[in-house]
Amino acid sequence: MQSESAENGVSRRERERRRCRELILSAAVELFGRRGYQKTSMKEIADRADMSVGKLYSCFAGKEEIYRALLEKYMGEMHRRGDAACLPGDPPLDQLRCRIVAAIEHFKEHLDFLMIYHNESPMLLEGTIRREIEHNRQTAESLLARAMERGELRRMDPSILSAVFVGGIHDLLHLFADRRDVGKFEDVPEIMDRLIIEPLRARPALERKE
Amino acid sequence: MQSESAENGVSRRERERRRCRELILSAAVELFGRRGYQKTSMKEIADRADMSVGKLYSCFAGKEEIYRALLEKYMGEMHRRGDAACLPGDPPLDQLRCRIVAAIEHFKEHLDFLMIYHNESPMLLEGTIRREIEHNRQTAESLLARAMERGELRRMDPSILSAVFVGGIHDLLHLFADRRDVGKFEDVPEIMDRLIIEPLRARPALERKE
Amino acid sequence: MQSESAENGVSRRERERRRCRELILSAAVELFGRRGYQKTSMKEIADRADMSVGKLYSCFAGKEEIYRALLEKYMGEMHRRGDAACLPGDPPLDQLRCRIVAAIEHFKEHLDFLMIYHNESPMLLEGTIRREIEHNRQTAESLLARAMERGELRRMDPSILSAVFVGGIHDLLHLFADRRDVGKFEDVPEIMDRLIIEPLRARPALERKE
Amino acid sequence: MQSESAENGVSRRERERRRCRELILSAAVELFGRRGYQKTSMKEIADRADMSVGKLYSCFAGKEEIYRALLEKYMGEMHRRGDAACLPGDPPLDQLRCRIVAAIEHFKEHLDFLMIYHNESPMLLEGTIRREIEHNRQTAESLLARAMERGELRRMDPSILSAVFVGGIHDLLHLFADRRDVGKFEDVPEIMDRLIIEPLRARPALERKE
DNA sequence: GATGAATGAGACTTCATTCAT
DNA sequence: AATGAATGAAGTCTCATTCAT
Repeated sequence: MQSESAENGVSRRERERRRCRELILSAAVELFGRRGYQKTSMKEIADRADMSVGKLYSCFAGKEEIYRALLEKYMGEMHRRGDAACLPGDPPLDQLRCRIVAAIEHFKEHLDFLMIYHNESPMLLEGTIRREIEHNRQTAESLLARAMERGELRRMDPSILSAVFVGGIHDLLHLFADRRDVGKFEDVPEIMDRLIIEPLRARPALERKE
Repeated sequence: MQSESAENGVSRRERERRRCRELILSAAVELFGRRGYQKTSMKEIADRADMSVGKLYSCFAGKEEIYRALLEKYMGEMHRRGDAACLPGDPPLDQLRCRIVAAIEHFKEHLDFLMIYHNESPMLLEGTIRREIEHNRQTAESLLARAMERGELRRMDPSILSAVFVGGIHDLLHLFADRRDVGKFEDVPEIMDRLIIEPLRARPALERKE
Repeated sequence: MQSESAENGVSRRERERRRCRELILSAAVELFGRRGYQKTSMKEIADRADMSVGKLYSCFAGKEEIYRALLEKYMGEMHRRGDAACLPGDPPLDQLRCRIVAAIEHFKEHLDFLMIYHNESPMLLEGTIRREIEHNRQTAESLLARAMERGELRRMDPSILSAVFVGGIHDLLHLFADRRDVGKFEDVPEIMDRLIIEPLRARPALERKE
Repeated sequence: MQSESAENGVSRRERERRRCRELILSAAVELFGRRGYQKTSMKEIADRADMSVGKLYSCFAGKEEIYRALLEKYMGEMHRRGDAACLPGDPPLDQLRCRIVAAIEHFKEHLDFLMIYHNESPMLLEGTIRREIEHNRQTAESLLARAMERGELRRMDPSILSAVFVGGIHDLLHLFADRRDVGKFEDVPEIMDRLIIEPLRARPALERKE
């Protein structure tokens, strides 16, 4: 019956298992980020997570599964932060900015994940991470498209704009990370705004003139 | 005297060796690009290059050496194309555009290298490719900085501008590559011009008015 | 606390590991002795020791390490036997004889090691075994020198005498080993005594007469 | 017809082939002696002999064949020198001494061969060299046996005496070689005489007295 | 259920031998 | 006949995964 352990319908064993998965993923993100997926061994992950190799396999089907779960966790958290940071009713450009702020905070707290996010081999795991990155770009694309529809941004191919936008952010973060200047991460939304968004804003006053 | 084979002072053996190295690098760029460095075995490279494993080792000291030579070759060619495409006396923004055109042509002809360029693990070979990418960004940075000095571009931190610029290009190329729409590669210089450079151009007349 | 397994402060795991190393060394001494170090593969050692190749590497760092450990073990045991067989206070010639008896018993029990001892390539492992053999000769030399100092042996170059002495023993052992007549090993000390030592004994009484 | 080339029934081609074999064996004895048989590659032998790898195979069936021929050559030469140095009619102990002098001269001129002679793995090539060494011992044995028959030496097992005798010589030579004191090689016959032979000489006068 | 020792497939590399030139 | 580039079998070692304890 596992009586008293049922909290939210989750048994004690299940909670223990989840805690264990978290420990493993924390160890893995650090090692994968710093040394790469291939150069990290299961033994290293187990050591860093302070558990046995066998435990790893009782929590995950294998090394790839850890990688997959790691992406899901960190990407999911980034998305959730983004969702929480903006209201669906807000203007799309505000939403975009809020999402960027949220994503950057996330990267700031998980610098190792930034490395995985940007560098891991594209074909690994059939491109899981590439799909995630593409997903991020599409989120930006749809917000930018809505801004155009609402007349807040000049019209252009939103997929192109989003690619430049997202690519710009990534390389900026890497520039700052390389310089060990994580503090600058917070300037990124402002920079992107001035550099890309502002020049594209439709200006009612000017347009009226025309 | 190595008989009649001396062409450019290169013996037949040497030419054969170079041809062989090219075959290997062509096989390797394809496999490294699609499956990653670590997941590609020497046997696979040998099979793809239609030669024995031993031959690989008579042309290169080992797997890492192949990777290093591959980077040197493709990076070197890209740089050379960029150098050839612009004159030192040209205005910096023209030079920048010419270099981008050259780089994009290069990527268009070597799509597998685009994958290596953007995705290979950062820790591999002590970050050789990372230094190359950084080198490209710095080339852009110095051209942008000179444009600012000459009053052709509004002043801002050139390293930030170059990061956004270069990152934007990369993600655009990836977007088009993902869509199997390599034809669009040629639009990239124009897109970057309109989206980033044009809005930043200093307009003396307008600025005086303000 | 490692529970009840702590015997002599050695955990069960450690004991198991040592047992495993012994198994490997037993397999290795046999194969190295019969087929030589170079012609013996790790797979062969693993098969003979009835374990996997991986196990070999969990007990020893590599093939050379097995060889080194093998020498240490068998040489060490031979030295220990020699030390145990004689008292430092005994006359040097008695000590020498006791040491020879001990060494011969050791070789008799480990015929494969006799082969390694006498034949392995001199350049292997920077001549480890050569130094050991030289060490044995020097032990004999110092005992013979002391016997001379005490007037028990006629004076001559002790290093030359020890070389002939030790070389004679080796080839005798090989002769008997070739003839599959290991029983004769036990005659060796007596033979060496009569053939080399006895004629060299200083006889004060007789010499005075002359 | 290979007309004029027939000298002793040997064609020019055949003479060239022999010259080539000599070059190879000279290179091989040096390399095998210094680095060991296994660690010496065919390429190294070819380079040292200043010829192509293919040539090696046109003169010898393979690496083992070179080793075999090398032993045959150097052992054969040693035997021939020994034969030439003594007359069958001479007293056996004189013959023995002459043979030792000859063998030592041979080793002195071919120090690399001394290494091969003493150290190469016993099981290599099914013990070719071991049989040669055994052959040397047997030559000594038969001479010592004849000396006993002629009453020139006290009776004892001649195989045992020859083993000690030959083993003593070997280790003496190694001692001097290790000390880079090749000049001492010439003392060896005298040393062996005084140390082993002289004490064993039957003394008719003294024996009559008893 | 947890452990971590054991497994063994597979990676990189070497080199004796072959064979096209 | 000579060359030396090419071959590929075989060696050492690693590590993801399994399984007896």
